[in-house]
Amino acid sequence: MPKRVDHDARREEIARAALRLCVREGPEAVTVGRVAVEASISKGLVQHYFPAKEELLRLAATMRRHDIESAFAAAVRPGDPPRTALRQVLLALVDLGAEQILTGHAFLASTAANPQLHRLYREGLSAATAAVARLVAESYGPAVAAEAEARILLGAAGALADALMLGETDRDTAVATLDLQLNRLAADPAS
Amino acid sequence: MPKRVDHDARREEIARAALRLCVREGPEAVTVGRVAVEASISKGLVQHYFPAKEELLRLAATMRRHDIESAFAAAVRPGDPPRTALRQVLLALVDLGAEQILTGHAFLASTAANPQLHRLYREGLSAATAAVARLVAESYGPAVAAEAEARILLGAAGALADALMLGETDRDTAVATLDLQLNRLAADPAS
DNA sequence: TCGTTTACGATACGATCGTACTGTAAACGC
DNA sequence: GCGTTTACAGTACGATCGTATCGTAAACGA
Repeated sequence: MPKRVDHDARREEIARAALRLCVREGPEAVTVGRVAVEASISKGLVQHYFPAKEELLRLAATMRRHDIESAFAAAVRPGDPPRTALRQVLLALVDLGAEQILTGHAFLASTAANPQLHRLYREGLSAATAAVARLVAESYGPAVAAEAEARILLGAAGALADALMLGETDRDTAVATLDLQLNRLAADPAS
Repeated sequence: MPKRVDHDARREEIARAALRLCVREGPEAVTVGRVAVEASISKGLVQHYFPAKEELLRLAATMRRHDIESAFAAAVRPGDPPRTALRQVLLALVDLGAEQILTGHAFLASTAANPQLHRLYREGLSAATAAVARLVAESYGPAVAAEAEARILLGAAGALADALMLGETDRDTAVATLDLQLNRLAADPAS
């Protein structure tokens, strides 16, 4: 019963298998053959959907970015005041989970050797920074340096996510640390 | 003239070749054969010094950690007051350079699949956090949550280093962002 | 001085890599 | 109904992987 499948959906399934493999067995385990096994299909079928391995990686990286952006979007509810939205977005980053974090680092490690990945990662980071900066500006007014604060917040939240993943911290402590920084911004800017 | 070489130094040379390769051509390019070419020696000689590839990676990761810790140590001068030392250490992180950053991310991406790397990375992060926390405590007194502030500072500095490497920011802006956070701590703690 | 050790090159080997190329069967357009 | 298209499996192939093994030559301990 061929021709009945959703081409794009099938590609995403395969790319997700690659991402799972990257997390569970490390980036160097992501080979066409093992992706096929992980996806429970034949090696030839992987080729059918991805003529070259690089396309697989590209889709996987693109999906990972979309996953993270979706997590951010899902964290805020339409009516939320900006400070709530800001906190929810940063909490979503802290709560991303090992799979998102690890594959993110894996792709980042290849950005110097792969211009396509470089652009994808750079754009994702840029968009996230801009979005958080906008929330910062809405939350604390024009007196604060929105982009600088956004980079600090995103960096702190990312580091907390890493520490959480590595077992260096528990979630309550991570949330408390994040709130420490957020409350400081709320306390009032000196200038 | 064999037997005249410094065994450990030779191992480090080879491991450095592996690190260069990881940065320039991506983590998946780090194979025994290509490391040999990068180090301008024979493939057999790489085996002579590293019976298994995993030992090569382990030494490379260990060296990378030591490199970073050395950069931190070199950033502070014996007589520096704690606030200066703290800033210098964080600046050293911002200025690490693409090679240290990228290989760091590459190793982090493998921590879930490699318990040895996991332990190494975890210990390195733990030591860095503790050291920065100590500087924070010395700088701002016992009223501040030293470890939490250290994680925020390290996360922010690391994110700035990433942004710098990706070309998202320039160094002056990164330093200004770091100082924004440091000055806020200095301004005074509310409690 | 002679056997052991060590540095190094070279080659070989089975496995696996990414990719190319089949074959087959089912759904579609005409 | 029939040819084209598409989903899929299987196989083949040259390259390269990590590792094992051998050869050689020079310094060492005895």
